[in-house]
Parts: sequence; structure tokens; C-alpha cells
Amino acid sequence: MPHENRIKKSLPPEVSAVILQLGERIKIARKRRALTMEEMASRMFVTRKTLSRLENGDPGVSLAVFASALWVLGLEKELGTVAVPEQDKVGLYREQQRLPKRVRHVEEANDLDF
Amino acid sequence: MPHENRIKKSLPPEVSAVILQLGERIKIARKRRALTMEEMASRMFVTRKTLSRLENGDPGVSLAVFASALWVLGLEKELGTVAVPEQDKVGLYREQQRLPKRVRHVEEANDLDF
DNA sequence: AGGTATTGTGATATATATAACCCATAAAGT
DNA sequence: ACTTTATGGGTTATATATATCACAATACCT
Repeated sequence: MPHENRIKKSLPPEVSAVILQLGERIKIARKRRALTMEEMASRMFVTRKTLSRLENGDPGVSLAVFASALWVLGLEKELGTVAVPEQDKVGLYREQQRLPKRVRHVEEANDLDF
Repeated sequence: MPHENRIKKSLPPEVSAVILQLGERIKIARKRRALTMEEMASRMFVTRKTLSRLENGDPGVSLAVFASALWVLGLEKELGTVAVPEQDKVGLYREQQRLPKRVRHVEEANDLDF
């Protein structure tokens, strides 16, 4: 069965742009820390070339490589601010939209006696 | 020449943890928007199974898949807050550390007449 | 409860990532 | 200027991601 990698050919510009930006920032952070690509790559358990692909914004590199880079740089915590449910305004709004008009009273959950 | 994927076997716990967290959050955001995996995957130009791997925290999924998911959810801008050079405290500190003790005055760059 | 939609998961084929090794160029230090 | 080191690519082999297809199980809705 033939197949093709649809995503690589259909990347929205915003998406490749943000990946490029992340690569650039990782490169800057690495240089600031005076780490050679060789040194950083080895700390990431990855080859220099893979790190190169990351820094150059190759969309194909894995999350493992990406997150490991941030980890080596001491920046992995920043990923914790992405897609936080409590701050997902669009999501919260949509959820409210789907709330029922009226609610039906439900018997106190007696069947949950565990 | 045989080789092995070193990174997959050497993932620091913090790294796989943050990837797992991102997957969970993406799943929550998807459900809030009342998107089925099928629908969301097709908007990402990806199969349902690939989206499943992302939501389950598989470290091997590509940045393209990850960023596309955020994009479909309208959350891709949040990646812009990751590894921002201006806010990289460690990096800025290290950079200052490497500043020379004294500077030598350099002749105004006359040789740059282009 | 019954029917439908959604999700989980497995098998297989192919595209791609990654490793390993190499050389060439560029940059940096003395 | 010279020497060393870092980076940019290219090539090949293998591991893995992804697509495609199929089916079971679960959740959801009326």
C-alpha cells in the first residue's frame, strides 16, 4: 500500500514559522552557554547533525529531540506554559457554549459507594 | 554500519514527563472544542493514529505534528513564549560572565566602506 | 437497552529520521 | 598568518514514523 507523508507537504506557514523560530532560539541559547554543537548534541544523546536539523527548523525532528534540547539548556520548564487548560480561553468559552439550557436534578449518587 | 537510536533509550524523566503533559493538554483542548480525533487529525493532515500517539505522549512524533495540533487548536502562538532570548536568565548571566575584563578601543571601522 | 459514533489497537508497506563516518569550509584563538 | 576547532553538508545503513486498512471495544445519545 503506497502512502505519502501528507503533513510535510501541507505545513501551514505559521507552523513552519514557529518551528524555525524555536530553532533559532535554541541556537542562541546554546551559544550563550558557550556550548558547541558537538557538546550539546552529546548531552542530548543525539548526533551533531540531528541537532543541526533542529536548529535549522526542520519540522521532522522529534519531540524527544526538541524537548531534550530545552532540557539541556535548562529551559524545559517553559513548555509547561503551553496549552494550559486553565488558561485556554477559547476552550473554556466553547465548553460553556455547550452547557445544557436546563439541568435535570440527579439523585445523590448513592451508587458510588466504594 | 549498525546504529541505535540513543535518544529514545536515554530520555530524561523530565523530558518524557513534559511530553506526556503536552499530550494530555492537547487532548483536553480538543475535547473542549468538541473535535473528534478524526476531525482534528484531518485538519492536521495526519491520521487518527498519529494524533493518538501525540496525545499519548509518544516522544517520537515530529515537531510538525505537535505544532500543527496547536495550530488547529489556535494555540500555536503560545510556542512563541518558549526560549525567548530576552528572558533567558541563565543565558544572559553566562554571557556576562564571558565579557572581557577590559576592552580595547577599536579604530572606527573605516574599512567597512561599502 | 440499543444503536451509533468514537476511540483503541494491530498488521503491513513505505517514507523519513537518525546514526555513523567523511570531507570541506568557516570561524576563532594565539 | 597560522593552527585549531566548530560548523555545514554529503553518503549509506538501519530504526522508526506515518499511512492505510481493518476490527474490537468503549463511550455516547435517544
